[in-house]
Amino acid sequence: MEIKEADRVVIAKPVPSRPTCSTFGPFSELLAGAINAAPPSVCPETAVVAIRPKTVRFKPVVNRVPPNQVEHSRTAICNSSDKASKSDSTPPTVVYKPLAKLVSKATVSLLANMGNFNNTSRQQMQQSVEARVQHQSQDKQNFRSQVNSNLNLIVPLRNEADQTIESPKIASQNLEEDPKAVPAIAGDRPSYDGYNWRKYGQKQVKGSEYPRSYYKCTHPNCPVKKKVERSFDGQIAEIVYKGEHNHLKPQLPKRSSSGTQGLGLVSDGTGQDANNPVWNTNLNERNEGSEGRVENQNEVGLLAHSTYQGKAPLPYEPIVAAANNAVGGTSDNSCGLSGECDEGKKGLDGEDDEPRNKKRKCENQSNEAGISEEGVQEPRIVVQSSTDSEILSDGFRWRKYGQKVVKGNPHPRSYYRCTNLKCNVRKHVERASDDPRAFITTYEGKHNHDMPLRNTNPVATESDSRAATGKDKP
DNA sequence: GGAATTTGACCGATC
DNA sequence: GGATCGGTCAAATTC
Repeated sequence: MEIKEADRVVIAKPVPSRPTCSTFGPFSELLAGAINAAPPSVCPETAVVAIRPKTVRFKPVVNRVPPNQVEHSRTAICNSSDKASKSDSTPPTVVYKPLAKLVSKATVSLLANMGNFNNTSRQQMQQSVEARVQHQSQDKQNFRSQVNSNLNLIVPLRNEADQTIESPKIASQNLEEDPKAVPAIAGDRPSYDGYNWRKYGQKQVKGSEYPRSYYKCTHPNCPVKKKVERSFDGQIAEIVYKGEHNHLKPQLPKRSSSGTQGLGLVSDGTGQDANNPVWNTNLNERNEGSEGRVENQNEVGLLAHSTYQGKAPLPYEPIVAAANNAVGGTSDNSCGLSGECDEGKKGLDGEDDEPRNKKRKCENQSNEAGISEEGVQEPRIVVQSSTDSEILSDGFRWRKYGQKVVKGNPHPRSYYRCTNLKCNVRKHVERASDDPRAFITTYEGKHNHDMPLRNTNPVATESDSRAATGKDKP
């Protein structure tokens, strides 16, 4: 299998920017090697030639891999992430989050058993929940674990609250458990936000561990952009959306029948996949009502680890935002408000995406979304400072107003202020330099107001959130 | 040959 | 006013 893996990674090509060492194994190994030790001596050229953080384009070897192999590959990947999560999950420093209280362990277990997540995710989820219970009073914060947990929790919660929304669960389940339902295994996976994205830049930003990729929505005149930070093994570390889509999510192609070779039609860039019946069903059904719902379901339910922070009209915790978006449809969904749905739908047949779909079905491995499914890793909490996003933690509402890398800590520090107008309390949150999994929160000042009322329902609607924040407008 | 991606350079904002 | 940084552009590269 490793041989297959090696083949899959097109490393034998004498392309300068790519490693030519034939001994490279799976990414997980590469990553582990990169982290733990110097490159193996069997590949001296890598020691000489600096390998730039260049995205490797994978060949669509997925198609050539037999299903059982695929399963193996996926397992390997899962294992790698599992390893990571396991190594990462040792006593996770979890922050107390009021939101978490809303979910009982039993609920999590129950929902986990419903197949919403793969085993790894379930374990992570349960571990996180357990950890949360154990560490509720800890000062150190681990947003990643937190978000991971909360994202995982919110979906089921939402499903509980809104029984009409269940496709993410199903989709996720099928995606995870039925290889045949996975259109593009390992590489050819859809962008679960359902939009088409074109990458227009990549940069290593200061304070970020991973290179940040910049994507634009390919829909004409759509201003939406997103930033994706991806870890070296391709797992998404962070996604930040910016702007609102002025169109509906591209409808999945009606040409699913043309899909051959099992994979069939594939996604475009970050690729909504047309071939996945579940995906199709999910999208098509949901598109009828609220696109935002669909999208965010996908974001939260399928991706389960990306954080949606569009031009969120409502300030609240991102996680809650994701859930709320999923329910109420906000952020990047202007359809519900603007009545552009019909018009948008007209353009949803994916016409302009067809070529891309054809082309990119071979290239999706480096794509953000594709990996996202398997890259079930802790997402970084994302707050778009430019959009007045707020987060709610420790019972108060906070608005991020800055981020900076401070001396002595390679990790950026995020600055928040209490959203209460009369309150001057600020805090900053940063990862512990000695333990990146841990977050340290430092408060400045004292709240001169009560803890804001919070919805006990984590899937609160927009109006609920507004009521809670006392803000009607951003 | 066309389209997407890569990546160095440029620009504007901020400090 | 200069330095730094994030975001974007666009030519080169890659498929």
